[in-house]
Amino acid sequence: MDQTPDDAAKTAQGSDTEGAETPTEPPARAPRQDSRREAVLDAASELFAVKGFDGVSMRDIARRAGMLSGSLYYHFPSKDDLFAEVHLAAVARVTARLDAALAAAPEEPWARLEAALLAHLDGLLDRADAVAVLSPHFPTERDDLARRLAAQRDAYEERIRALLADCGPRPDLDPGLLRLFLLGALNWTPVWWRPGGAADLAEVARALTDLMRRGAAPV
Amino acid sequence: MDQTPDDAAKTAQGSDTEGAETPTEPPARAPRQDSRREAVLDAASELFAVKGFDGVSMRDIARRAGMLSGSLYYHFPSKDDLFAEVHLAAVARVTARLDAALAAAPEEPWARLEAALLAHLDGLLDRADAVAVLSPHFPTERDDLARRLAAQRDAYEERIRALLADCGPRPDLDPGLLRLFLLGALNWTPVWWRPGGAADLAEVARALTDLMRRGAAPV
DNA sequence: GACCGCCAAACAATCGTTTGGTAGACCCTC
DNA sequence: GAGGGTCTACCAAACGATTGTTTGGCGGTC
Repeated sequence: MDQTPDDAAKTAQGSDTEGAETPTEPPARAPRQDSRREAVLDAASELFAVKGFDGVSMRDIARRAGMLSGSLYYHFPSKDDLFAEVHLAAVARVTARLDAALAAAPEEPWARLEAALLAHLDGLLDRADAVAVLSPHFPTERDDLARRLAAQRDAYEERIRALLADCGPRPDLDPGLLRLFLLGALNWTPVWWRPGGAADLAEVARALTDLMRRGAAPV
Repeated sequence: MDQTPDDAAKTAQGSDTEGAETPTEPPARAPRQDSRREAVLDAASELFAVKGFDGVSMRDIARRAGMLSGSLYYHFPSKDDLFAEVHLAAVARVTARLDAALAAAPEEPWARLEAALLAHLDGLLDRADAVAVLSPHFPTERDDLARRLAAQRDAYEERIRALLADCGPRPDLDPGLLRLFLLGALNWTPVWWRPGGAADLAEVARALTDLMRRGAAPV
């Protein structure tokens, strides 16, 4: 599982001048839909989530979507724009999950917070939607793109802030710091959490809510 | 301080075939010391911390250190190795700060934890040593390098775990999760904290310790 | 015939890295 | 103290691969 079989194929074929790109599937000439565009978005989403922005080339995405790199520019004006759209879709997906979770949650504010955290973790780790969180770790200097992505996340983080405020935290704790600590603990999970590991997501959400609520010191 | 005058020089000169690299300083032929090697490490550290691994080229580092890209390979066998050494130095620096802080700290375990967190934040945000924390956000698939860096951080994270255990947390809270939440909140700070912002580091350390100890719910 | 969606091929730039050479500091010998 | 030799630390220049992107054309559907 550790070796990447792509490397063998990568060096094994190209003998001519340039790329001689060949998409994995010559996908039977789809009729007249824009379904191919979404296929590109899906491919890009999975790749970006795993290997990061710089770790994925336009050719990687194209191959996964069954086309050539140049063809991507029919659908998206640049790699930055493609990433931004992938990111936006991921944020939307997590937001939708949050809405659904809150609709089914009880009224007690801490229980609502726990439900929200679980939805967040689900959307973050269940699929490969980690794009939503990998992005803030962009090079600090890549201001243009980074700012667009931050704007996309603003509304979502505001939701989290409101849920926290509903819990009525102690007035001597800065609510801004509170939210940042929570988001930090939350967004750090992709670094260590693995499916099938020691703790499942519900347990993580429960423990984090409990910590936020009562702290770790014994009563 | 925000604009990079390098960019102007970068595009303004190169007209010939390849690089035509010119280091910013022709640093007067240092006598017979290995001081240049540390200059490379310093340059690399500052650049990596700000722009990330993929955002920095060997030519960038070389220019900052006053030499040409090929010369770096006299000191370091590869870019990966250079980064690993920068990372190791950053971890060592933060560890040293932690030792100093603990030596001057009182005996009460929560106070010790707070001192440790402050030292961590200091080492993380004060200088450009964020390499220590930016690194885990490497592409998940870059196994080789990522594993080396994780090993470098292991001893440090064990220290944090021990400090937390000394606080005698409630037995119904998984101490592993506790540590991960704490590290998450801590390591997320480079994303939002800015010098001169709303909260200074001591305040952040105090608030985080207080949250970990007593939680956010009112008594 | 028009337009959509894609291919094929190239473009210029940049990347990490290698190779061969060389100026100067050092050491040894005469 | 002059001369030779060696080693250190670097320069200069390239190599091959890969990058994001552009351009022109073409088969198929309407």
